[in-house]
Amino acid sequence: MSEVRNIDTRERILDAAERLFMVHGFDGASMRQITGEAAVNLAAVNYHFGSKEALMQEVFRRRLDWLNKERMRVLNEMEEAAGGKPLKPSQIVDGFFGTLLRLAEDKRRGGIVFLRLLGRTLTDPSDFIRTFLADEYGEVMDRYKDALFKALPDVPRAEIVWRFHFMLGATSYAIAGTDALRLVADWEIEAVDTVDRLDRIAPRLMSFLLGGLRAPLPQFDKAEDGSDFKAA
Amino acid sequence: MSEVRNIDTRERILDAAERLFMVHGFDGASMRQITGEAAVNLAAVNYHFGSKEALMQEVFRRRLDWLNKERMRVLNEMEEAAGGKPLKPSQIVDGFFGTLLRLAEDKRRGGIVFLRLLGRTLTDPSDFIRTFLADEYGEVMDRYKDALFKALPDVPRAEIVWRFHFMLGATSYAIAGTDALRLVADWEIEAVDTVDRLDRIAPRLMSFLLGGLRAPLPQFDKAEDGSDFKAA
DNA sequence: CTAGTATTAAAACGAACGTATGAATCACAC
DNA sequence: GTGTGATTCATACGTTCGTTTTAATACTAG
Repeated sequence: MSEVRNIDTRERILDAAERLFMVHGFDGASMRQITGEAAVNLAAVNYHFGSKEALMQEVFRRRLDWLNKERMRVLNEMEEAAGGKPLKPSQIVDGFFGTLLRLAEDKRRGGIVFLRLLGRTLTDPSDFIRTFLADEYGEVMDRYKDALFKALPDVPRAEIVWRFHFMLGATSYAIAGTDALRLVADWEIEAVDTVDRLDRIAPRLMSFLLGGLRAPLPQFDKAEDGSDFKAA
Repeated sequence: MSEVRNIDTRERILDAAERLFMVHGFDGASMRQITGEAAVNLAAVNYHFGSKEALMQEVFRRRLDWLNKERMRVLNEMEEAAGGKPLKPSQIVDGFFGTLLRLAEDKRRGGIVFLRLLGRTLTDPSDFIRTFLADEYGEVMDRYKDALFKALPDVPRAEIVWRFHFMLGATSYAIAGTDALRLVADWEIEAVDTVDRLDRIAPRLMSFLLGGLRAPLPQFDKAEDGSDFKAA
């Protein structure tokens, strides 16, 4: 069995697909674009991966496998060091989102290209990829969620889950969008499109996320179980 | 000139397009689906709007015209009442994001369907729609940005712009995603898919946004001008 | 009622899509 | 060197896409 050729081909396809899915989305990036950029035959994708959907899944698996293992490793390490005591919210947020953002500088693991693809995909609820991500993410999410529950015992659990969701949104949007960014920026921010863009965002984003996570609870009507409250 | 017929047709097309763009995205929703759901002839879209892209723009213009005027009105009113003094950040955030979220209950103006379409589109940077939104949003953004500058004179302007961006992201994601939501929820949150979903989110989201906006600044290396700082 | 315009309708166009096929080419074991 | 399985290649298939065309119909002004 020839090892060298097909591995090269697979990697080239994955790289091209990653970039083109990031720029044009899943539907918008065609097989002919992808195989063209990868300089392989059109049929190579179906031969090596089976279908376009399977290719997309492999693009994610290649990166998320490492990312989620790293998140697990970091969390385990922190909890071990804490010796049973609750972690600080800032530690947990850094373990989850900081680990993600640090990917931006690690080109060997996809760098900013994969990060932007991930951000974009999280808001684009295509059925097959949503199912795939839920499977891929479920365990890690549960662990970090539990860590937050312990770290913030006074905050209703439902509230924490919502805020996790908001943090995910702010992060997705921030990393997805040089383009959407210009909507609100365009002024004031100089050199947003330089390569080190995310280096400059990351600390600001982390501050924002922590501020949101620790914000005062919304005003409730009855109890604090999150079941009913007054609209602002 | 016949008034009744074409207006009915146009509105039916816009309603169907709004819903289908929300569910499947711009590329994913086909003209045949749209005209089928609207119960009009396939050629009607090109006759009344010119093209699929022009239809998308009209879908947005129909709703954003009112929304942005309302945002302007609210801001003007608040600033008049303040008589030259800076507004409170919570007022500004409510004027911009609260006005948006209150759309969810106003079915006459698109309701949650348009809201979710907007959230989804903001993360999907298709060239023509990004340009269109930038034009449609520019003025309102400038006004609210200036209000925040006055309200937070000690915070570097670049920092405020970034945080505005993060707030947009958290909001887009929150309103776009029953589906992506399940990624982090799935547990704990009961009945997320009920109609009143956004009523329950809105106050929580507003608290989160304000917390993020008022979070401590990230740690800088040199000055506080936002030009250089240490990564977390 | 009639002329003229606005709208709807049915059908077809060319282009692009993801996928499948079968032959050609390659690498390697024997 | 020859045979065998893995990979690459050119090509074509069947669909679906957005748009256009041409004719029929509805409506209004005079």
